[in-house]
Amino acid sequence: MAKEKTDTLAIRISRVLAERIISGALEPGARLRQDHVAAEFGASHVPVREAFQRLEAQGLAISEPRRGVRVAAFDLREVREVAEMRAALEALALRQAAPHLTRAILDQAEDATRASEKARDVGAWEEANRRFHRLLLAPCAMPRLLAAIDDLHAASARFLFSAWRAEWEAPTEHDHRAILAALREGQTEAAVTILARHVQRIGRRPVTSATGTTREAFAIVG
Amino acid sequence: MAKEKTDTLAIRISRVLAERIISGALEPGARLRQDHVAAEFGASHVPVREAFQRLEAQGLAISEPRRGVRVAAFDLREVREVAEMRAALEALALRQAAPHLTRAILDQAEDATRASEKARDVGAWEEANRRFHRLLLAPCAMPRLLAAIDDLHAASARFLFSAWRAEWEAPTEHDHRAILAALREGQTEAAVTILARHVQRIGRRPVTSATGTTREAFAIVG
DNA sequence: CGTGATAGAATTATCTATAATTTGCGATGG
DNA sequence: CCATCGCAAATTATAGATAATTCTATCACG
Repeated sequence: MAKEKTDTLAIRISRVLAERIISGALEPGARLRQDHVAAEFGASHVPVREAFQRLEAQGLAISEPRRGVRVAAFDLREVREVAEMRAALEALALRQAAPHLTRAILDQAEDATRASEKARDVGAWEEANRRFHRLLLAPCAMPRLLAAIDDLHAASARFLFSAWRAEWEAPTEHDHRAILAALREGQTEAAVTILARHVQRIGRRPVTSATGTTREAFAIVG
Repeated sequence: MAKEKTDTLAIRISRVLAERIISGALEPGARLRQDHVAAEFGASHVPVREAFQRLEAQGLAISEPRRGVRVAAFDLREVREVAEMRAALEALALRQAAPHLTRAILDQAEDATRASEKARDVGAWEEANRRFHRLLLAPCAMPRLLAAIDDLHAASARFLFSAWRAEWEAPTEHDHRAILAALREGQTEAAVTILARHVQRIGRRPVTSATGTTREAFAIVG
């Protein structure tokens, strides 16, 4: 997470901008002007351009040739598209990873679940949730697949932050526990099915918090 | 397909380099040196750097932070990873596209199938095969998903060209016809299943041509 | 008087040219 | 024979020049 000295300037800039887009500090449709960003970072505009390209590859920005680059707009349809893609790819990853899951990994995943239930803000929850998914999927040893899933997680996080910027109450993670239980019993396909449905719920249906208040028509799942 | 005037220089360079990587003219692991490429195109190295980044986003090249960029190595494991990802994502796309498929589209897809069976070289076959898949999947109207599938197709094509550079004989497309038949009868799930298996076969098992000679241990499917 | 088009100016993206680090390799000395 | 220093090549960053687009203001025409 720390900005390593070995990273190129473009990479560091793109990370900062990505955070801003995900957190909502930069709103959808906002123009990213290279000179301004360059001035802010005390850099030249060439590394800024490369940072923009990285954002575009992640799907966080879109650039029209010679007309500049804007923060990618994302509506409910986009959210659902990302959810469906995550469901398809995470199911594949879990299926491949399952044979390599050890007891230790499952225990760590359980820790992550507990952490996400204790999270007091969206950022903490997102991090714990991400850790859970990554722990279970990483052993598939398919780097391209994992990279694609990471980008989709970023897009999902963006949606999360837009829905709950201030008030936040952690949900109880039934699905996570069910997935872990199935994996512990060696029922891979059951776990895969739960995971797929779990992820697909993003942006699908309303959810009521523990206090009984109904939130926006979005689901808090990851 | 023509180089449009509106495209940026970096985009045009990346297209040319992508073709070379896919066709095998640039071998896996080969170093891409920005000065040399810049000299070849009579350009400076900044647009070349941006072209490299695009290639990296497509998975055709990998760059190590201050050590240059190389053509992505791809072994059989990588090919299978791409095949699995394509199967998962194309299945999703077809499922979403099915309700919007018209008679006209299916007819065009059948034309594409015939064209691929008549193809006299790998390039022609690849193009026809790509057209078939794109026709059936595009109506899902999920731009991010389609872009991801396109990149995976490029990686697949790369593998195809590496296996059959010179001699080539078009296979008969049983799977394509079975998919079309199922779709015409409204049996979406059956079509999805065939498509998924069809794509997964890439890099999986040997194939014998019409002349009876056994090719390398790869399958010609797409 | 209002609407539309056009020319010019300002802004912005793109490209070139040049300078500054950094890596890798080779030679030299211990 | 190994380690360290130094040189060469390549990547990364900066600054300046070029080209394209957008905005604005003026003028013609209805």
